[in-house]
Amino acid sequence: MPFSTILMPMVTKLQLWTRLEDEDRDAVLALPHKLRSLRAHEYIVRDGDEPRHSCLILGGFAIRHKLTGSGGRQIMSIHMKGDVVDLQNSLLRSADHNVQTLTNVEAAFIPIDVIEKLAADRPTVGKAMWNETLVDGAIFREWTLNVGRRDARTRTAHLLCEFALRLEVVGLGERCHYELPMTQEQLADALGLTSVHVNRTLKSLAADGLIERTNRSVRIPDWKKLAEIADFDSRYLHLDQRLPAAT
Amino acid sequence: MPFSTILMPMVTKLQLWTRLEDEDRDAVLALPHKLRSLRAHEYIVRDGDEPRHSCLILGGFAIRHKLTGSGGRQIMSIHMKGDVVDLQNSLLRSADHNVQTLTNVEAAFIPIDVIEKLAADRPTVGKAMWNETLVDGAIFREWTLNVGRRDARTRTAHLLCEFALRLEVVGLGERCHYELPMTQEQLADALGLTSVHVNRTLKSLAADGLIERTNRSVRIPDWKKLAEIADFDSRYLHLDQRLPAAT
DNA sequence: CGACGATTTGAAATCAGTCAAGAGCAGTGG
DNA sequence: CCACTGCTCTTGACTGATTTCAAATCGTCG
Repeated sequence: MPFSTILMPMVTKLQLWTRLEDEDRDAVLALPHKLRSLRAHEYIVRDGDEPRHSCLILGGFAIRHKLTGSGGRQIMSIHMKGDVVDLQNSLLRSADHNVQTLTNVEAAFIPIDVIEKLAADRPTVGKAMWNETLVDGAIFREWTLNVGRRDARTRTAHLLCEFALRLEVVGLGERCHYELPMTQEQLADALGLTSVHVNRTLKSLAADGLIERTNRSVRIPDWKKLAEIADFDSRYLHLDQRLPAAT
Repeated sequence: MPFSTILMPMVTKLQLWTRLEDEDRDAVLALPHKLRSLRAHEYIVRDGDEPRHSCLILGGFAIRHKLTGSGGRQIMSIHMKGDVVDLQNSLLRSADHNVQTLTNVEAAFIPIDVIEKLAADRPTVGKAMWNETLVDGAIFREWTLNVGRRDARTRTAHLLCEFALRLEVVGLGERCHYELPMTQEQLADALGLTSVHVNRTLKSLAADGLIERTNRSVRIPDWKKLAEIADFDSRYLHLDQRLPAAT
């Protein structure tokens, strides 16, 4: 293998949606990049920036969020190992949202023009990256539905289900037992609720035996039951047959 | 000009974000397609379908929406002349949301494999289409923020501002005077509110002189004032310098 | 031990939803 | 030309989910 495999998480992620030839894979692995360690709560991109690099997460968690004029924060998505987290901002030239670390993060920064050239030279890779941004879009849509039309209980349960599957896919947890990477206040900002209400809602889910939690760890005793009250249907994650019976 | 110009609205839209060479433009215009007239409220794609065609809107309005298990509906976006409205669904193979006409619609249906081939053969066009889906994503994010973190009044005003600019860009209205293509119930589903509350909110905006309305027509006497109380910043539409001082 | 952030809890306030009914308006058919 | 039908819009009174405000407890890390 002629190249470093540091960027392998990106290849793995791309291969979730598109089969890559060896040369395509090698071309991705050969992308020039700078490695950086970021501490928790650092901004990667700020709304209004004109980023020249895209940021591939190798370890840790990051979020994308926007702020209202009155200071309200809405978290739009969570990102983890293998996600290229500001492809959207950098391809559109001008960032329309913030990207911020949640935990300490190991990341590779790749110049955006190199990514654009790769997409043009290797249509298969371009298609795979396009697909990744489309799946991001699908997740945004589900979040909009979640925030707009589900009550606090359903909404919270739904988020817990999404985490379960997404962590499972990248091997950072099991579907029925994982570590929540967020505080209740951050959950609130992802759910469009207040942290107080998130707290009460989590307690109510626990009281009904739908989840068990100690600290940040979540255990789901009966996946099907939780998925049902969460109104959760994993199709929007577009994981296809990659997961056993996800509901 | 060797080709029909029926697909010109698509070229115009793509050129909002990317400059196209003549050959690229001609390649788009030469796309094989079937024209269809759709009546109001017809489904173009249903959640769960596996569409083989993408649908370019030539006239009229369409929406994308998702339903909760309990029947709640969230409208995710509105589409008009020049929008390729189910690129997302068709490229991902399996539709994760519904696409439905709002009014009578004239549309061109283009086979998805032809679109994929075009994107691969002509990277510039591929990039332009990718960009279009990225801007869609940017609009989803803003809607999530809108629904999750803004109160009913701000939220409603924000939507009115977005419509104003988007209709202006495609030449279907003026920024300060346009025809709303939706009923109040549909507005409610876009805003995550009830139609009763939308009604009261519109009345309250009108009472404060921020909008004037007769039937579906909206007039905005003072754009800056409305944009301000709407917490509206048009950057997320990524229209760049294409609009005079949009705020 | 002390400090700081995160979680938990209670009580009061409020924004938006629900239910229900009437008014306006356009299209249809007699 | 008019009554009828079916939407959409409007309005009022009441309800309720979620927020707000405030304070106590917990946990972890230096």
